[in-house]
Amino acid sequence: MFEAHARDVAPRLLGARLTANGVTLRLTEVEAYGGSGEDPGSHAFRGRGRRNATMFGPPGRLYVYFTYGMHWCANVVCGPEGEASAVLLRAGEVVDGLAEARGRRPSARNDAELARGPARLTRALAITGADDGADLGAGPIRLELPERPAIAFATGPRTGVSGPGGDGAAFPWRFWLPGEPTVSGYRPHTPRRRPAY
DNA sequence: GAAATGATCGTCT
DNA sequence: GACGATCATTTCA
Repeated sequence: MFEAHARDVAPRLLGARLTANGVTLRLTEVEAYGGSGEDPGSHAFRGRGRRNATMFGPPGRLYVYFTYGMHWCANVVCGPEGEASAVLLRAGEVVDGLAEARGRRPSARNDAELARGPARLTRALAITGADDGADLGAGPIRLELPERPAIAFATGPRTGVSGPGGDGAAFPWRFWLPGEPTVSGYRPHTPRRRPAY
């Protein structure tokens, strides 16, 4: 299953159940990233480094990285070992462990916001860098595929990917379940800060 | 409402 | 030394 390229695996993850630390999520939005040299927006584009080593390992593992000085994001490693494509888990609906998730996300105004957005998702599930490389088939963090793949899903440009030739529209590899209140939706990339004169 | 901004640090240049 | 696969909060209309 995870031997395929991330772009093919991603739509099949929609509706899957991800369980970690007492909370279970139904995935509603994911995003695919290509392998080394293939996709400028991918961490793997410039080859293997310290951070992305897990991407180059066997598929079916969790790749967790730290960003913006405070957030964790979780991916499922795909492709044959060495290809390093991966699927970013962007959003999901909490279907079990609601109380736990609410406790971890006090700022959420409603349950749909508990795991809407990649960093919120990891927070709701209490996933951190310590979980990088975890095997999703066995162990405390589990991913159960839907009995039947989602029939109706939407595709679009990726969010948050910027740079010359690396804009999100170059690879329309974002997949989501239409009509789900837990989908984070498209948000234009806002520059960190305009240089002061 | 929308938009700007601070938080905060590992990784790569 | 810059900046990011982001979020929460504040500011402005």
